[in-house]
Amino acid sequence: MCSVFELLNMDNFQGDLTDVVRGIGSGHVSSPEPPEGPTPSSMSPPPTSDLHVDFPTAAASVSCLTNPFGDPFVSMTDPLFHLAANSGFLSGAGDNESNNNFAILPKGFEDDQLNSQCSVFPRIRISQSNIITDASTCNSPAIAVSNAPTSPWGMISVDTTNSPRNCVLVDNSNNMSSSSQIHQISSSPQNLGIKRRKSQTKKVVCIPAPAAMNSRSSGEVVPSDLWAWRKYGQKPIKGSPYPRGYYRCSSSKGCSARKQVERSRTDPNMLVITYTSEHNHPWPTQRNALAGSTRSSSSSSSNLSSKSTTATVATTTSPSSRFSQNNINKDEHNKSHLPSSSTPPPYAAEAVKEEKVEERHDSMEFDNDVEDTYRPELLPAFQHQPEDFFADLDELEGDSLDMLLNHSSGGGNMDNTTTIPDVFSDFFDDDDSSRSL
DNA sequence: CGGTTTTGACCAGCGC
DNA sequence: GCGCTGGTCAAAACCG
Repeated sequence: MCSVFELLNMDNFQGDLTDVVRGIGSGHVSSPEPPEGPTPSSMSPPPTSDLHVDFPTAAASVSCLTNPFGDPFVSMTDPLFHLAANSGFLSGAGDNESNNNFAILPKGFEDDQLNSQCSVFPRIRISQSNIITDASTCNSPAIAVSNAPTSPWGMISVDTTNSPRNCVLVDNSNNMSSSSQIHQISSSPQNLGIKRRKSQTKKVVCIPAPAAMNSRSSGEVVPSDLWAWRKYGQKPIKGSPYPRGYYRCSSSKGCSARKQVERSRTDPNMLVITYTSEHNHPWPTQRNALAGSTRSSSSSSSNLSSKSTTATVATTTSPSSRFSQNNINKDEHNKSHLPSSSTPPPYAAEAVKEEKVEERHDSMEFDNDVEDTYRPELLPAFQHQPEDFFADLDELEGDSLDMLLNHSSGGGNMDNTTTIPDVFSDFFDDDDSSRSL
């Protein structure tokens, strides 16, 4: 069976994520540069009607993801990703051999066709060949984007085939049919000038930006994951009205994991999070509540920009669950309080891109080393969801829920028949009655 | 007190 | 070599 992503094989992709996001934000490929300055928070999501990709109808071949690949981020099981998988926002598409990307399938689709195979978990499937990207000649692998009807969030997947890099924009906002429209995102030669430091592995996640949905357009908002991050810098990025925040993992002192958070230039609703290096410590079950949370609540309303960033970070952080070296290993204790394994984190990652960034050189060399491919560890992560994680969901209402509702009802021609409550009903139908939205 | 954010300064890579 | 730009450092301030 042929995956839709097999179609996404275009030549000579050059450009970085900016290009991809630009395509996302505009709803078109190769869209012109957006007007300078922050986009109004009321900016509607890209009209999905303009993007149309139909996923293969025979995704029944999709198998549960079981970490088939080595992954430099193996220790960095991304909660964002987990929710996506578990919630049905993400699911696999394509067969075992040809699919070079993962795709996000509409909820109904996956429920109908995938549940038989993946009753509870991961409906993500990533072929071994897709995630690795040698960015030596291209600042970004090709990316496919989808706006799943069940999710207001655009999805990005990565085309990192050994063939020329291409950015593709894919949307399945309509329904599953046989025709597809794949939007290729233009590459920007100037993006080749982006500085690369040494050799490092990166993983890029594109997620919705709550702030933009809440009229906080002036600052970036960092959706929470369960890692504890400490911001150590912020820089304005040339060509972008939005600054880039620099975070490093504070869960463990020796951890070299870092991430960069920046807002899409063209679609403020989207955040681009770039993970660098990997965590060298266990996946935390409790994060440091001080990771911005202390300031979020007391921040002056006049400074929502930077403060809102921390506020969002804190949304899933329980004030009572300060993460520290001392409680990193509280998993065992917390497990007894854990909701069902299907309980998702509050955010879904639309997409994850991982790229192997080498010293820049012009020859295209691709190392598909297994150890460099992405390997989501979905099940373990879910098993480690702390209970107070869901208590924090209450705090999410402000940003995330608004965001979701806005997305589903207002802008973007989203499938109105699919509501956010529907989406989350899947989350909470399981067995954790203590959760509430 | 120990954690965070903020922010200006500094450093390093790259192109000209 | 110089300038531009991105990434990091570190001091100050803030918070519970």
